[in-house]
Amino acid sequence: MKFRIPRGTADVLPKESRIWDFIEQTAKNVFKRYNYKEIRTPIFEHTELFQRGVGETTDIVEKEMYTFKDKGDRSLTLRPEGTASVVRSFVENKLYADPDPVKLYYIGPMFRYERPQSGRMRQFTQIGVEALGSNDPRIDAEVISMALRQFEEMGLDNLRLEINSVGCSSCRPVHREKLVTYLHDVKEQLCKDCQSRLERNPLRILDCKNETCKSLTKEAPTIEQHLCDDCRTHYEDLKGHLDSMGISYIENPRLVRGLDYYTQTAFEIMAEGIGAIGTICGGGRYNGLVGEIGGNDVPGIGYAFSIERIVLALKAKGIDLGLEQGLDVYLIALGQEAKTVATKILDNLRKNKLSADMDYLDRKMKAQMKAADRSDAQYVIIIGEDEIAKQKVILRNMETGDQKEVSFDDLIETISSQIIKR
RNA sequence: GCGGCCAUGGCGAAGUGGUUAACGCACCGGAUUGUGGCUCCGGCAUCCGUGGGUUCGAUUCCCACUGGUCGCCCCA
Repeated sequence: MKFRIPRGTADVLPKESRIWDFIEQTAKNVFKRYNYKEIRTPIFEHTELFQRGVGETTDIVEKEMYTFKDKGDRSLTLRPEGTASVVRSFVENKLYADPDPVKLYYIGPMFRYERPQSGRMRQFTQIGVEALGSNDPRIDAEVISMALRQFEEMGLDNLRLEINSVGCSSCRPVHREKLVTYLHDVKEQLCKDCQSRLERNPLRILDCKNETCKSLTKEAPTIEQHLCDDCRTHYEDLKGHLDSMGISYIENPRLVRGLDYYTQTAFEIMAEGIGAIGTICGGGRYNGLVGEIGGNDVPGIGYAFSIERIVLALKAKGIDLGLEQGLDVYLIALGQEAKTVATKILDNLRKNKLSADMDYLDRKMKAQMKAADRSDAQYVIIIGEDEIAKQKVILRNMETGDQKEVSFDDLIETISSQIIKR
């Protein structure tokens, strides 16, 4: 055993890939109903895109990016998230010329250099959406409801939706400054992490789990108190739309998203079974990002969830996707001549839309029967010397054990009419 | 970047400072000639993550490294 998988990555083996496919298909099905279209962007981008888009002071940019130089001395980075790339593409391809809003989704791997743990990998797969061009709170509500609908249809319940408004470029700085001033006096009592947060991302201090920090921030200025009229109205409208759709949510005034580009609406969806993490989906509005990346002042909102975490949540629920679908036919050939004939028959079965396989290991009949049984085939076709002489095969129903002779010419029609499609 | 726990065959899992490292599952072969699922029999780790050290002797003791896992930070 010489080679091992790199740290923080995982192979999705056939058994598991069924669940992945189920998740992807379910998500795509919902996207279609909501009129979101797929976009595929490169897995790497110019490093500067993420520095600008995600934010210089975020953990992602400061210490988690897979950055490398190519042979042309360009600094490139494996994408750590999807939004910056989509916005880049939106601007570069002038998608703003399309009727607003532009509604996009993507599915693909993301990369962050972190210590792996349950629900956190260095390469992980995100399914995400971006709706660009509208600042209407109704689209915030649409996006949130779409996420919940996807998880519901995947079989997840007991989900917890938390929402908040983090303000905009006019009201957030005011709050931020008051908060920093307030906390500066008690800086020495804050935990080590929060002391550094005070400089980098003071809003996060409000979300600290440390008991001392919690009590110190109890009376601290909240974002909610400082929202400007626009942001307040936007937030109230969003809640109204969620209410009218019957979506229950928890207002969490301390909910802060880690990436710099978020404005106004922020939300998270939590589920059981994701280790210590809990969050399966995070999202929010980013009205300044398109401008930051070189486009016009286009508002946007989006979210992303990771397939890995959905798989964990599904497993925690004991989701059963049912048995793997078995083969229609397994072919057993005995002897050289029969094998040649069987190869042709096998091809013909497949050509006629039947799933079929045969032995390639020169195994004896008993072993081939065993293989047929394991493949959960509905029928077995047996061809040996006798059958070739008669230009017939034996067709055996594996469920009942009944078997009969069928001529080569009638084989496809006979099987096709008897197969139970499943 | 920091901390806890762990590291035996394809998988799960016993075990001991000293000749042949349990067992279960899976897999392969057999139980008379070309027929599965049950049963029975047989096979399947010259080796116990890697490298050092202690020792007459280590898979069992110590150290380092690597990896896994869980948690912190942060996040999907």
